[in-house]
Amino acid sequence: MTRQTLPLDQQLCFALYSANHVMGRLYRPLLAKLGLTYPQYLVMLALWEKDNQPVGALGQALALETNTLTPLLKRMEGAGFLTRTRNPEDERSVSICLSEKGRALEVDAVDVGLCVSAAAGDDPGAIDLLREEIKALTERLKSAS
Amino acid sequence: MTRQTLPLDQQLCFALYSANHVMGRLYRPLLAKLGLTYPQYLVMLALWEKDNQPVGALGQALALETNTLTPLLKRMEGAGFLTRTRNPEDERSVSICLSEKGRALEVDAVDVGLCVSAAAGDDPGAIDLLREEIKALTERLKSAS
DNA sequence: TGCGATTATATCGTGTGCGATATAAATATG
DNA sequence: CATATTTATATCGCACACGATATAATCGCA
Repeated sequence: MTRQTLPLDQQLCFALYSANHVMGRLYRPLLAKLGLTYPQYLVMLALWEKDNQPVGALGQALALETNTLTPLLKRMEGAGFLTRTRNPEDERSVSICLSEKGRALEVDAVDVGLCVSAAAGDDPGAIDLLREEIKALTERLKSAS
Repeated sequence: MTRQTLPLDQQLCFALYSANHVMGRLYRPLLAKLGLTYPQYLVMLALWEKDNQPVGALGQALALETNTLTPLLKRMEGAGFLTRTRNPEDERSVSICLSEKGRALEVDAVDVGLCVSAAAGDDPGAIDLLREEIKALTERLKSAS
């Protein structure tokens, strides 16, 4: 019987934790030039992919609760990247739409993506494969919790 | 020229972000029984691996700054898991040592690790491989930033 | 020896994240 | 058609995480 925990460098959870941190640190200075934080950038990616989504749909796409999204979206509205408007057909729902400034930002964001891809590795096929393996892991973990 | 960003499901950064989130959600209820948060659990793993480390060494092991660690360690000291003592030979340095309660907790933490391993997949070899690929990615990202 | 530079931690302000709870609008049900 | 339930957001409190700055101890060098 092992009654000892594994060291950090053998922990899958710590590998993910560290990778996510380093990714954040790589993105931070690049996104700062655009006036975005990393979670805000994820929101923008979701909106560039599909504009005009209610808060709940964004939360589903990003796996975030409204208690995180509401203040985040308010800050982004304040910065002029998007608008928050009550849906006239259902006053409970708030529609999130890109502003002109928010739409225009996508051009600059492409360069950020390229920069990170270059840092991730010189073999795009390997990166694609790794990403899909990580997504498969995520699904296994999700179904277990 | 593509002047469009990739959708979320093709973003490596979002795959890591999501995997890390789901991992955190899987750990949360398990660690709550031990009275630990996820970052606190990482500190405990580091201390079970090597007790009596200065704050800076823990920060290096976990890739965290003192501005994160100091309050976190104070909370853990308050909860009785560890002690913070100034090093008599260098009064600038604070030594972090496991308490008896902290040391004893490792036995219970083993079960948490087993539970998460089971959720991650039924092929330990594949998980080991994935972990090493993620660590290699982390190194590439780190050297780029 | 004295004092500027370096080192180890701590503090402050802002921005996520999340559990718990609140609020208001829409829907279901008797 | 009135009210209980459900649904969509919002608010609150606490715990990370980090950039910037502060503080105190130690070191280095004239």
